[in-house]
Amino acid sequence: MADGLIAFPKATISRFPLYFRVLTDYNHQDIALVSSEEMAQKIGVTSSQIRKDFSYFGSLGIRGAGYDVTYLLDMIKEILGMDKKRRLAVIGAGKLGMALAGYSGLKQHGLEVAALFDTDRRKWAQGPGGLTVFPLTELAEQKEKLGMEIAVLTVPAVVAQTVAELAVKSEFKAIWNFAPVRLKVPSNIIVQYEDLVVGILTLSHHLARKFG
Amino acid sequence: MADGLIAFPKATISRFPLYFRVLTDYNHQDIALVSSEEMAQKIGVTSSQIRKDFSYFGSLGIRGAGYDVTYLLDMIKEILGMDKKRRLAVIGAGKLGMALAGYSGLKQHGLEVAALFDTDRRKWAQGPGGLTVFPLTELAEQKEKLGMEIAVLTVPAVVAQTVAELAVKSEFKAIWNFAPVRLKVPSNIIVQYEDLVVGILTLSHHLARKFG
DNA sequence: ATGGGATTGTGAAAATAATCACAAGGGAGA
DNA sequence: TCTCCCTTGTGATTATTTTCACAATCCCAT
Repeated sequence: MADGLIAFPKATISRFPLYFRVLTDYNHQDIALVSSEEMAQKIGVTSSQIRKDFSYFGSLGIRGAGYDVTYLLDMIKEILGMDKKRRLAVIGAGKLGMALAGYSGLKQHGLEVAALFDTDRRKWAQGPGGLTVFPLTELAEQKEKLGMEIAVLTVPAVVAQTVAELAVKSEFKAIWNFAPVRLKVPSNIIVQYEDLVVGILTLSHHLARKFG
Repeated sequence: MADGLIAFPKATISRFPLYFRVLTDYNHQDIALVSSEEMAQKIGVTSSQIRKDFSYFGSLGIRGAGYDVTYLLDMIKEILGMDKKRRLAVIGAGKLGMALAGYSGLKQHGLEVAALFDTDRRKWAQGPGGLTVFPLTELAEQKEKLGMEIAVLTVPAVVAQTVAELAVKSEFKAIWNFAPVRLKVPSNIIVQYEDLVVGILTLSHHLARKFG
């Protein structure tokens, strides 16, 4: 159970960020114990699903009482790799890239945008908050200097593949890709796709079916 | 099969935006026919999954040949409700709200940000591209005037619920929620959650498991 | 026309995920 | 300590999703 090499259901992993968030809330409110049912209400899932999810990682709760907020939070931080800070390189200093760079939600989760990169020389500058936009050619160099591990792709779709290859060559271990393109990269590179259009089109579909 | 009231697998619906995109590509390249296998390669799913997905909507393909790009595209547009243009109200004119307002990917899919709203009077102004930031108090009024249907919530988490209630009162039919909060709204309101942190934390988890 | 090669469409099987239901504890008060 | 109540943890069940495998059938070259 405390193995560390077994694979957990993907669906379970995708819910842990939600658990993290709600537990952080309880922590701020100085609530020490919380039941699966209470969390379930707040997150919008079933309580048995929460218990099942946690059970993959051992017996984290206290029967009859609930879960110790602090303990569970530490556990989830470890599961999500949040015990270690990660630094991000945002490639593409457009509106989305800038928005991400200034997004406080990242820092709250131990993720820090350390620098931005762009090919457009008009964007090269020291931004507000000490954040710098570097020429894309300096990617590898700055990666070492600033200790970045994750490349965030906020570039146009047409150049995404090329930029991804540059990131791989620069020895980034993971890519968070906002470009609506499937990337061809070596299998040891972790790629997470983020596609805003999928969400809104799903909504549009429901809207069309419901109201026409 | 051509019923129109049966429910399709959620997982299927979530892939249609991908199909739409790849087909748009083929269309631009003036490719008339495409096989499920070829699409599969490009999208990163299996060809049988594509065929199964399409089969819920009837026999859209041509055996031995593939799928007619134009025909399939029209079909998908209808399925996704893209045959009708939708107008969005972005509530919260922060960085993310601004980035979304200027995001060309939306317009390409028949979705248009018609106006922004904010409580901060310093943001009230005619923005570039003729886009205006209105006081949030004018939400209901401008909704009617501009014919907006979808409220996009790019506000801080603490006020998300309040703003959602305002949107419901203003008779928005759907909410695209970027705030990391579960909204309590009447069940006839369609809510689509978009949570950027889930993606990056999932990535962080994989990173932690793979490299420590 | 006819046959060969290709690709769809789809039941059936397998894999994955969610839900159920309840025994196993644990806490708290008498 | 004992008892009652509460909530966890988890096998079993059900639902959903993906994959498999191949018959159906359409295109095209001859």
